[in-house]
Amino acid sequence: MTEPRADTRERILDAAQHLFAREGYSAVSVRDIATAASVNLAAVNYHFQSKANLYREVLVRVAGAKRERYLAGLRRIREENPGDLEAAVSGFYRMHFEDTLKTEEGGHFVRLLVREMHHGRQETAQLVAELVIPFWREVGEAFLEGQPVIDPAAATWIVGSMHGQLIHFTMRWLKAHPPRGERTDALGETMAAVFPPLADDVDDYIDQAVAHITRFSVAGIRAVLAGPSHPRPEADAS
Amino acid sequence: MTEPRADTRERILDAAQHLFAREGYSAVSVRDIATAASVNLAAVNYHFQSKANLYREVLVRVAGAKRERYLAGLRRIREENPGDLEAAVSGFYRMHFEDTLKTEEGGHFVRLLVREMHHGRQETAQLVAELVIPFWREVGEAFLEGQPVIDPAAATWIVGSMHGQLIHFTMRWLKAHPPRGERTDALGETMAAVFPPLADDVDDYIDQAVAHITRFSVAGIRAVLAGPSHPRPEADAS
DNA sequence: TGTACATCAGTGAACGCGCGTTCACTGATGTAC
DNA sequence: TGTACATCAGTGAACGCGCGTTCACTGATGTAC
Repeated sequence: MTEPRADTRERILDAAQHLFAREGYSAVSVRDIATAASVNLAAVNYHFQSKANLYREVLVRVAGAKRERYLAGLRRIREENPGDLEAAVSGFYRMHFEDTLKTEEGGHFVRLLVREMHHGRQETAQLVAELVIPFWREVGEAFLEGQPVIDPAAATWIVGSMHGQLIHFTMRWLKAHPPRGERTDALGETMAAVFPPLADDVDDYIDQAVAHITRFSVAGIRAVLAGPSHPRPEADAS
Repeated sequence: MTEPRADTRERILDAAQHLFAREGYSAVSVRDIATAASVNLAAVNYHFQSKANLYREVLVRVAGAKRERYLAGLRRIREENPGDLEAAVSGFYRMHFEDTLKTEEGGHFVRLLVREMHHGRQETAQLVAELVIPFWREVGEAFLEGQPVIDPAAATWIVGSMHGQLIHFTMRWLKAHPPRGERTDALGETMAAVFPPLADDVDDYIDQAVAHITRFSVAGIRAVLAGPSHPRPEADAS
């Protein structure tokens, strides 16, 4: 009424990003988005043509900025501590947690991405793959720089162990501390009930998580690199 | 037409389990379920009163059998190899992978559970929490039996690292090898594109995954247990 | 053994509602001459 | 400077469709007397 024009398109993107990350594509209606953005229903399709296209634009917007920033951060970590495995692991995790747990947009980003990775529809798969693959390739290279690589497949397995822990400890905090305006009682949610976050202050949590993951993973990486090249386990008598 | 009676209720549960695991609660309609089960639309609400209640019954059915079997398996592993960390880790992961990756029902189970953990609605949170909490408590106890525990919080962090890896390597296989009748081209999906499964045969994949996770995690667990009690990292000069 | 009634597992059609999308329209701003 | 037209951002109301759910009904089986 009073506002004449301007940021309608951005407000729709913000609201859509928030709702899609929280509830998933199917559970959110265009009317929900329009209401949350304080925008006329028809304005959503005026700016974005369709709900599916709005979702695509949310993914692109939320991912684009992160992608460059993360890759630059990774390169900086590698340059400052070449060949230092501890520094690479702790620097990488700290960068991710600071970016993801301390801003609302970061939380939306990672929740959208986890949704897409685990339950994504084929239409957006390529989009996400293009975003994520170079990132994890760079992570693998950072971790193995200067290490005695025995089995080339070992890098892929190691990146898997790192990714699994990253998602777990990220979701663990986010499920217990959802972004503003979460409509349900946060304490009742499953992830938070099963795996409480272990710290109340976000900086404490990040410090402890980085310390734990670094100690656990550096030992794990060294053990995998030192071991035999992934033989069959349980070869009868060993 | 020809079939007179009998397994209608079971067929609805089977179809619902399959579809909910694959697409999520909101994306599946009661009509989808009735069609997949070759059952009259109204029969779904006749047997289950509502879609929400059907979903609840799917969770209970799929979870009930697993729960007892997993806990019994864990106890067996502990009894056969008391205090043997390698045996506990590899036995636990092998049991999970055999159960999850080699049967269709197992795949549905874990996909439903991951959905609920990461994006679940509050209504089902307590249900899932009651199922999962005793399981992970038992896992933690199995891993730390006979180990020199320094920090009681370390057990929780270690279980987090184990859980993160478990989910990653489970989803990694399932996204590339979805259960029967998946309607999309499996190779196009995001998780499979970003993290290919590293083996084509399920037994090879399980062997390699168990070998990797065991080597990585046993070293990680020992490092965490041996280290100081989770201090702040980066204490300036170290 | 025969009839009457009750219960059960579905069935076919319809209910109203909320969905994504469309359409004719408005009022403000920009451009041409 | 003034008028005519074009473009743009948004609006309000409606579209048809698919949704979860309901309802009156059917035909088979079980139980009472």
